[in-house]
Amino acid sequence: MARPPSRSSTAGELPSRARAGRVILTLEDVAHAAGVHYSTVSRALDPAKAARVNASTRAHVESVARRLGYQRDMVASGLRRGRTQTIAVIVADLGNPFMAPVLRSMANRLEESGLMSLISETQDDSARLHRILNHVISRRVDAIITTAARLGDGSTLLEISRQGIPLVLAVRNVPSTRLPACTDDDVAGGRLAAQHLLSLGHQRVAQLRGPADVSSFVDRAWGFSEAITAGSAREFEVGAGSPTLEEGIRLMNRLLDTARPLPSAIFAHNDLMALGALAVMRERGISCPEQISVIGYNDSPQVDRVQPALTTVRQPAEEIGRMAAEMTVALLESPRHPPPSRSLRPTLVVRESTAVPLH
Amino acid sequence: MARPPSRSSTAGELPSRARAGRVILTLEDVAHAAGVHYSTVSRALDPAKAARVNASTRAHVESVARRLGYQRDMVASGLRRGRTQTIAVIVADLGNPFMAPVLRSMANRLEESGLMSLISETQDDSARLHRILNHVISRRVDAIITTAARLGDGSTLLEISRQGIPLVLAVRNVPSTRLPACTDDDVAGGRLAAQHLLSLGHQRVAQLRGPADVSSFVDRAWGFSEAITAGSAREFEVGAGSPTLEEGIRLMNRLLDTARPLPSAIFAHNDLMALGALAVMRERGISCPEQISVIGYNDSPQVDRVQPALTTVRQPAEEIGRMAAEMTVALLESPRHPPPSRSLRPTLVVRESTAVPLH
DNA sequence: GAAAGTATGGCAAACGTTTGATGTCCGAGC
DNA sequence: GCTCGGACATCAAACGTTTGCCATACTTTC
Repeated sequence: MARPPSRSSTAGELPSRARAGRVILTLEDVAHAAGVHYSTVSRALDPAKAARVNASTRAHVESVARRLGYQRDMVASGLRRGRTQTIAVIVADLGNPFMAPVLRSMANRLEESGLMSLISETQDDSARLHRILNHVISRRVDAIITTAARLGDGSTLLEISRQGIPLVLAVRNVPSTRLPACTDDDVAGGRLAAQHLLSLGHQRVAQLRGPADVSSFVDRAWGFSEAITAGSAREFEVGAGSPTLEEGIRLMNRLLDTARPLPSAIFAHNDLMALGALAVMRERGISCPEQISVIGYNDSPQVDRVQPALTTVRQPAEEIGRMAAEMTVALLESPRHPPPSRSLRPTLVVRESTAVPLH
Repeated sequence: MARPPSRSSTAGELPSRARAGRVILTLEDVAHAAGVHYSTVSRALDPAKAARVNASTRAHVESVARRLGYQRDMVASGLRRGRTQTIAVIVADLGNPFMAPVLRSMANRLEESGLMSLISETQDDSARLHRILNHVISRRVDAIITTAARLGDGSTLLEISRQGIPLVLAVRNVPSTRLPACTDDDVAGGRLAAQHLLSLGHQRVAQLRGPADVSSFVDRAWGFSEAITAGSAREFEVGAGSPTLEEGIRLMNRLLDTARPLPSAIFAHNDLMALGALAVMRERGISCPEQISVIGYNDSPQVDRVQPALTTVRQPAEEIGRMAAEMTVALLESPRHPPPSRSLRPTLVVRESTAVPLH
């Protein structure tokens, strides 16, 4: 299997090139060692092009490459191909335990297609979202998945999509954009929560609402209110806030300070807010579920560990993540035919924080 | 401010080029619109090189670039410069709530230096770690920060470092490598936990240990055992497991099944394991802290919300993240002088899950 | 007013890959 | 014996930046 030595155009004596202090092997080095032209190496190492090179040459090149420890430079490859094999994943809050399973299943699915995820966090700040979008676009990511979209971000997102960058929404939708989205059916989720409370006999309820410019919370509020009205119970208004523990505390305090008579049940728009409400109640000596029932949303990891264990609406987190990744892959394969949006069914998880009202 | 039109070498009629279905503006396009050479545009837009171009030209170019919406292609820039402005951040478990503040402060600090973080998760699996390392290296990240290092990964990490890729350890150290690391002082942390239990009067204790090949857990175990022995209390052995809720449950069950008499206090190597222990105790009708005290580690978000609120050792999460980022930046600036490792002081946070033993 | 700087902008060669176009070699078919 | 076609390998031109080196033109200095 002796091969004629190649005379590569500018090859020096050194087997490789040092750059920015680090040793970098190039196709040229492998080609030199294997005695073939570097374009042959490129083809031999690319599964899609492997047919264009003789099987024995290919085996030889592969073994040489492995021996030398060659690794293709994805930056150069990205420049040439116009594809970086990277998907930007933009989330609102990394501290929200609900995101972990979403991100994990998403990353796993993307990895199956040879894609890597570039995760960043907006901290639910639109300015930050803008910065991040510019950043990842200038990094030429192949697509963007965001779980941080607010309704007000519609025009920004549409413009990006119009630039030809595949964009998929997950968890939070922005219906006006008609972008492919994979979410939980939040209207149904709100309704589930309401029906559970109604069936227990609650007549006075309130919501701790998430931001009014995020689809999930709007939908939850809508589904809930609608069902509550249909059940002819009374709903107290207490306003909206960020979906964080702190805001849950603030809203719950305000509710307890202003609503008379007190509602007998609370629907918190996510588990963090529900935990905030529970903390306030404990502090004020109000018992849950005896005096006030609390129901959360997301079934985040560990909310079954708190006292009382939280009744909550479960979103299929893994499925949302996997599905969003799936849709992204589909969009990359045929950009002309965006996959249809999916909205997955939530389920009710009854634990200890909801019960029949006292009176 | 009229400028002579440039005759760019190969400029077509089109103001820009479409690629992979997306419109991409290049330096050439901006140069054409501004009537200068594209190398001038490059310099005008690079703050470091801006001195080499006339102030008015620069202003003009900048305004044209802004008007056109030009964004530098970081892929091409990365190829040419050999720097991608990207730092790989490798964590073991995204679901560990402790990581969120670490990652956030790290990302914020990196952003200050114009760097972006590429986050991935090993799920505490060494094979996966290898895959991820190869991935990010072939993406030519400028440096790697990992919080997922196991003691057995030493040689892999050293080899990467020897390839000239700046590598910083955070949270978990691998002392044999002498790589720059930013961790919590886990020996001190273990000691704090032990001394707290001793001071309450506990004489029979046990640890729910994390993996024996992770520095943090080895150190915690060591600091704890040493102090316990010095206090001449008795320690039960129950083995080690992954630092997850599930393993906490498994170990706690085993402990309760085998240890006689039962220990009066448990030191769980992280909060998730502590939560697992609490769950087992609730299930078995063992009260905390009355019958058994439990102390955790990390002071993860929300462990003050569980019942009973968890006594724990607090690691300065934000500081670890920020400091690790800081060290990385320093390492990038002067690769010859790696910054010294730092180990930050943990503090004890006493809540409700520890108390004086019954007898 | 010539020589010697000093700004400023243009030129062109990289960076490492991918890939269409172009060989070259060989066997088969007439 | 010549052509044709197939199988491989090589050539060379991109991809969009950055940047050392020149070529101007404009200032300054004696």
